[in-house]
Amino acid sequence: MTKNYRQGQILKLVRSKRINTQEELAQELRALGIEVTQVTLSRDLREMGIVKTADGYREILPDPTGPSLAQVMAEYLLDVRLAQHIVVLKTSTGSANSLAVALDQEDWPEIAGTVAGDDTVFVACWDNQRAKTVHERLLSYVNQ
Amino acid sequence: MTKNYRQGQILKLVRSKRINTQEELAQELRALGIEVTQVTLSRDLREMGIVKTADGYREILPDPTGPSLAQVMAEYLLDVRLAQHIVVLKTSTGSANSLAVALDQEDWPEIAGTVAGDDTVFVACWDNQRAKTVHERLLSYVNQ
DNA sequence: CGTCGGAATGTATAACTATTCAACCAATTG
DNA sequence: CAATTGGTTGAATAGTTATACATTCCGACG
Repeated sequence: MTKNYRQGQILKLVRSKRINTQEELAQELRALGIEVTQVTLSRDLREMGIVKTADGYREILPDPTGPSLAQVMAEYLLDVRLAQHIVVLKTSTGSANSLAVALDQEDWPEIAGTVAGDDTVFVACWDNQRAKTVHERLLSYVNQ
Repeated sequence: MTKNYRQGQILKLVRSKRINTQEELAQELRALGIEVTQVTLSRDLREMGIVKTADGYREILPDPTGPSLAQVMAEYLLDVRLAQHIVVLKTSTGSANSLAVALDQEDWPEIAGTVAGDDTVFVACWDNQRAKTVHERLLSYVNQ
C-alpha cells in the first residue's frame, strides 16, 4: 500500500460520500483494507488540498501552477497504448489523476478529453489519425 | 453592531490577510472595535461558507445537490465534444460525477456507459451514428 | 557492510473548532 | 400585558485536527 494509492482512495471517498471527520475517513479506508491513523489523514488532506466544510470534506481549487507535464510523466507514466481513437495511459497506482490534470492543462488540439481512474487514464482523441500522433508523442515520455 | 456588519468585516479580513485561527480573527475584529468570541466566529464562518485551508481561511463556492438532468446540465456542462463513438463532456471542476450520475439515470438507449473523472465525463455510445445523436442532444443543454 | 539523510508514519498531546445549554431580547400572539 | 416564539450570543466543554518528537524504512555513498 503506497501513499499514492491511499490518497487516490481518499479522493474517491471524498467525492462519492459525505465524510465529516478524519476518524470517519479512517473507518472508510479500513473497510477498503487500508489501515491508517487520523494523524496521517490530517497530513494527506492538507497535502491534497482537501478541506473540511459544513458539508463534509471537499476538494478546493488547486494552485494553478502544477508541475510540468514532463515532470509528471517522468514520475508516473508507465505505459501508453493505442486503441482506435483512445489512448490509454497506465500510471503508477493512484497517480492517474495528477497525470490527467497535467495533460489537460497542456490543451493539445488532438485531444477531445481525458478521464482518470486509479492507475489508468483514457485520452479520447478526435479520430484514429490524431490518436496515433498523441500516442507517439506520449510514448516519448515513457522511461527509456 | 449587527451580525451583518460583523460578517462583512470578516469577509474583508479573510480576503485581505491570512487568518489561521478563529482566535486570530477575533483579535483582528477587536482591532476594528468588534467584540466577539470564538464561538460566534465558528458560527459565522460556517454560515458564510468560509473554511479553513492550509493557507488560512478561505471562501468556497456554495455547493449544490442534484436535481433534474436539465438543471445539472445547465449548471455544470461547459462543453460537449464528439470523438468517434465517444462523447466527451467538460464540466466545472468536481462536477463530472454528479453529471454522470444524472445522465446514467436517464438511461438513454444510445449510451453504452459513462465514466467520470474530475471535470470530464466520457460517454461511450454503441457506434458513431448514435454518438452523433447524443452529441446533438447534449449540445442543446450548453450555455443558453 | 555501516552510516547518513530524507520520507513516511505513529504516539501523545497541544491547539483549535463545534456543540450544548442557558440567557437574553425583540417581535408576535392570545 | 403575560406568554410564546425565533434569533443571537457566551461559558463551559466535548469533539476534532495539528504538531512535536520518536521510530522505522530505504536508498545513496564512502
